[in-house]
Amino acid sequence: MSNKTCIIVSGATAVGKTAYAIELAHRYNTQIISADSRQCYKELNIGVAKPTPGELRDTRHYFIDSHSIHDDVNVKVFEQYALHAVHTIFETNDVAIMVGGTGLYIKAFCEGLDEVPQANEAIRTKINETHKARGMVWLADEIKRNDPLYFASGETQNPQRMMRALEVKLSTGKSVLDFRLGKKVERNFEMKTIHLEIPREHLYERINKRVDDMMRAGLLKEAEGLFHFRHLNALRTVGYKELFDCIDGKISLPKAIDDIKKNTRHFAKRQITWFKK
RNA sequence: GGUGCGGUAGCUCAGUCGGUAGAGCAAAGGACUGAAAAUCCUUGUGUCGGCGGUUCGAUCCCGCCCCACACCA
Repeated sequence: MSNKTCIIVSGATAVGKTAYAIELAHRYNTQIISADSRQCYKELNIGVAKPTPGELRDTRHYFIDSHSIHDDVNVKVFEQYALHAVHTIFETNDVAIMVGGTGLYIKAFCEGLDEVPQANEAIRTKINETHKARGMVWLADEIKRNDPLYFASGETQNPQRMMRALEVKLSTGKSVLDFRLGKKVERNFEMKTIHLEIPREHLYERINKRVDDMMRAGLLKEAEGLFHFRHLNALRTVGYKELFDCIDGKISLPKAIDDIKKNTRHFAKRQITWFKK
């Protein structure tokens, strides 16, 4: 099966990955796997810059509209889904296309993830709730007490990572660090990467314009319809969270739009940093 | 035209009882293994509006000028 190849198209948001990938898919007469942590949700449309319905009809896309905002989607879920998808594509094609801006997802697809036992759901919930109630001081103390190794070497300011470390430790009795072997999995197909880049200034212009286009296309209305679900992780998404603040009366609409542009810029910058590696 | 209040980092402003200045935001750089469009870390030299004066020394005090805003004519 080593004659099979997955072409991976990466790049920051708004560089033009979607159009490029579709063109590639046409050239190879094949299908696309999206590597985007937000486009997989069927309830999210305008704000996540999905391919158009026409494009989706024209070229089969995996991991777009494949999940609900109520599902628990994460890297592991993506890795398994994407692996299954490439092999499905390889049944009828020699080439598959992957396109996306979620660096961690692409990495997991290419190199695999270290095996970590499933964390206990009750423990996870309890950690989240206690952190919410008692804050960072409590979290830091817990980490220090339960996993001094992580406390010494890891991030001591990052609640998300600390909670993850704590849930693994309390669920398995072992430190997350013990599971992080960092060994790369060999896939049974070839991979080629195409990284798309444009000058920063140009990218920022495209972002600003795209946000204005999204607003014109009715993003506010879409956000209003999702307002009830704003606590879900899937809705902690640039383009929605700012509008929720506006609907909540916390900020004005012009401010929300500026925030969306700014946060999209920040997001793009983080992607650029990631892909530099 | 008169009076008042301002002019300090890209923006909003703080401050120096006279010893050449610092916050937030923006911006830049970085990290990243089951929340990743998430989460977190690092980075602040700028004719302190201009020209003079006083002073060992002025961004700070004084004078004049320029600009912005407010009010009065």
